Amino acid sequence: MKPSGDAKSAYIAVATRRFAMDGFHGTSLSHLAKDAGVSKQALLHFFKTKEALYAATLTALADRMMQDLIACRHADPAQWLSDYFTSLCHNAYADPTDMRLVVHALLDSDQNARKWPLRPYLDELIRITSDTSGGRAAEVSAQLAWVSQMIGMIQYHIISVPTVSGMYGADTATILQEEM
Amino acid sequence: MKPSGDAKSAYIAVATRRFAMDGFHGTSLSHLAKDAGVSKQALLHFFKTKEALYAATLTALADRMMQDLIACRHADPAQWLSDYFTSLCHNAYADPTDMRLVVHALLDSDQNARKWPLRPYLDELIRITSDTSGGRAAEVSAQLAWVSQMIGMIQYHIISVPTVSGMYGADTATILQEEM
DNA sequence: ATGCTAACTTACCAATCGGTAAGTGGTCAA
DNA sequence: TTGACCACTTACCGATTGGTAAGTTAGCAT
Repeated sequence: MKPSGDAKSAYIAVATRRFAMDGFHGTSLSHLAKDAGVSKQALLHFFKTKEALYAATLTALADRMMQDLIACRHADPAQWLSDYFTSLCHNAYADPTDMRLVVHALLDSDQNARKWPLRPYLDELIRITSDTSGGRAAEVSAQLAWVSQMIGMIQYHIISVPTVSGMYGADTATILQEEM
Repeated sequence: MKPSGDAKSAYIAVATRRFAMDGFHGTSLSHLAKDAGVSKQALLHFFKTKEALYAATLTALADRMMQDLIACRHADPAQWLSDYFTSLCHNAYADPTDMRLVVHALLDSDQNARKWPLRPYLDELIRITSDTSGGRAAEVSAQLAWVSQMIGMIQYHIISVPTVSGMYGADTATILQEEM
């Protein structure tokens, strides 16, 4: 039997890149199929609808981010956070795909019932953050605010790099990077 | 003669809302026409293509933001900036349309030649910022970085409100607002 | 050999896409 | 009155959309 999981995750990888670039509505099954070098029905064989493929893409993204987070595990929670955000910045600059995908997903999250797959990742980040504040029982919302702003800073910066580079020159954009 | 400018700007207003909600690819001329209560060819009469309508929408957005900025004019540049960002936050919460439109536009800005209409607005913000640093000749890129992060913080926060509300409850989201 | 299943393919579908062509009705200057 | 012009409509177009139906091909257990 052919290794089914391989093909499936290969399709998800292709979809991740496309969805991150063009968003859900800007991506068609035909394009995805062409990117993957198969017919679009090959995709529909594994994912019943385009929405399902998109959902799988977001789930894979969430897994990836959670893995990166626990890969930076450190006894000192403050160090853990510091290491993680440093690594996140670095990765985001090397490949903005995931950050773009998150922002696209945020914008697409209309009132629909699609649950947010990054919830566990966010929860874990909040838990670590709350550990840094020692014994103080700070409110969860304050930590959520902090975490959300850190991630937001990075993600917003990444998605604005092409525009800013086009306006002020590529060198300016790289300077923005250092200030992180 | 019927007031042509009125209809045109009414169409832009409709398009602004739709493009902000669903993005360029997620919005169709038919939907826009239905929202405006006319046939889609009424739109194509004023804007030759969907792209042109989108461009007009972004131009109108840029004008609006520039107007809001100069409306907060103050002798003290620091106070000016403070007033403006406070007002921007307030407006963004009352109506997230414009902030969503900006983020969508950022994501859509693939390598294409569509010039970024918010450039004068950004330049003006940078100019004011540089005035706050007294005689010091800080580099433009440093001010760009600061300005871009302030705007980014607000915009990212706005677009994540629906998701965060859905996850942690609407009350948590409003708490995030106060920390601004 | 046979049958089953997984991983595809070609062929096709109605619906919708952005956009063109050719009017229609009203307002205006002459 | 006429005729030009403007805002807008109906009718239509080929291309593409997401998705269905019906095979086809390969590997594997029996």
